[in-house]
Amino acid sequence: MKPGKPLPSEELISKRLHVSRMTARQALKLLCSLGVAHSQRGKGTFVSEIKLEKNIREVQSFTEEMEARGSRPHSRLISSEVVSAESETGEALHLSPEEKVIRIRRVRVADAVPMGVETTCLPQSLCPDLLDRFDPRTSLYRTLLQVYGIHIVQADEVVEAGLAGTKEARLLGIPKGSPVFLFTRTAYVEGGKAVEYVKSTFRGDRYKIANRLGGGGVLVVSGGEA
Amino acid sequence: MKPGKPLPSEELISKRLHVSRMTARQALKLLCSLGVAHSQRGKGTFVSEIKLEKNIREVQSFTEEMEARGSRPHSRLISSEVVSAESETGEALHLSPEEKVIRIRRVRVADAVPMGVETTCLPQSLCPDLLDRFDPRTSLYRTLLQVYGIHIVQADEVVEAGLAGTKEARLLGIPKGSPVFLFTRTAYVEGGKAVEYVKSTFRGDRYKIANRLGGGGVLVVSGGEA
DNA sequence: GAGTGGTCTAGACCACCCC
DNA sequence: GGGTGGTCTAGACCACTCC
Repeated sequence: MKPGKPLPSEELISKRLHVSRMTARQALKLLCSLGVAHSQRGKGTFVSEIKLEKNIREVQSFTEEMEARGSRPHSRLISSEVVSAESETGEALHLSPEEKVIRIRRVRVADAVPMGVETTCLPQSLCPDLLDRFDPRTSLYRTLLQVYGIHIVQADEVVEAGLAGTKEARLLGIPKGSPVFLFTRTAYVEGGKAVEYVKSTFRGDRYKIANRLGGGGVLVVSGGEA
Repeated sequence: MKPGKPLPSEELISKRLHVSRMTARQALKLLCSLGVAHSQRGKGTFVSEIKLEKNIREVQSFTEEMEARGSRPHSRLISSEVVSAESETGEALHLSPEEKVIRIRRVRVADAVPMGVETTCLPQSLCPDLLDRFDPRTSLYRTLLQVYGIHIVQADEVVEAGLAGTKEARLLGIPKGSPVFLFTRTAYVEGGKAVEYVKSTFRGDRYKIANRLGGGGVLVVSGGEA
């Protein structure tokens, strides 16, 4: 099937495969959602010229992201502790003033190259014994899922451009004043409860952001998470 | 309707509103796709705690983006000309070597503050008389749509962190060596044909990127673009 | 077992595109 | 007018959750 060529019509698929038209239709819409086809009312459904290698818009942990890029991720622990939430963190996670958070600072490494410095905060009430059960060199998101059943499905992220300070420069092995990305991320579970607040600094010389905007069927309706 | 509360079931909606269950279902899925609700098999559909103010993942022109943020955008023309495509541009737009491109360089301004420098390239064959019909102080995307019927629905974007060079610093009124974002964007029409290749430099001190990752119903099926 | 969402059926009418 | 996708109907069975 070549780009630009029409796919079989909904009518034809339903006859040929002995399924109802709604079912054939759903299959075609799935293709549209994956970005490999697009529909035009009154004309047909056609193979698109570009395709998604990967849904870049999914929430990914550093570990998943690096594995997807073909790198071997790991982390070096700087510190892990239970502390009172700073106001910024408490606000992001909707905590009352007396609630504690687990704070983990790590250097994120891909293929033995330090890529960024990251500070993660989670409400202690959510995962009280996390520090005993989590190997900070591995994936936090995997541990949250496997040990606590916490499934992060959404995140809001703000990215700023900045310069490496003395401390970051030393940890990352780059000159002070090098360009860096500053990330601030709040992550949510299904239903919208905020469970993680992260601030991180990533090297501008070894790290890029790839975004796909629009495309596919943008508005949704089926096949989503339960 | 408060966050966490269940919405009426598909069954109930279909009875109460005298519509079929498929229709009620579609309405609920639309809410899920907008991020204001989420469904759980066997349990129900619930109001989510966070909502999308705006679908950040849509393709937006600078003009649309700034208007969405409540700023007044405009642009100052640096140059506009028809030139042979450089190899990088030709590759991104899939042009044969002899094809020409229209190249427009502009300073992008929001509320009288220069925000970035942008170089846009489009195939001349697509919009031959663009330079006569386009006021470079206004929105290029709007002109493409209104004059040529070109509707940009998707874009791939790579973001890097860098430092302002001498030329950018002067145009943007910032010190040389200030942190900046470097954007490289390829934009597509429905069906995947590349129609625009843009490189731009935006101020790190006045510009931030906001991303929403995951969320809503991620996989699609209805309500998409025709 | 009762209630929920996920999927499917076999029809129907409409709006749109192209001839 | 004939073909296409967009929407809708009035049922059905299944998988899952909760009691």
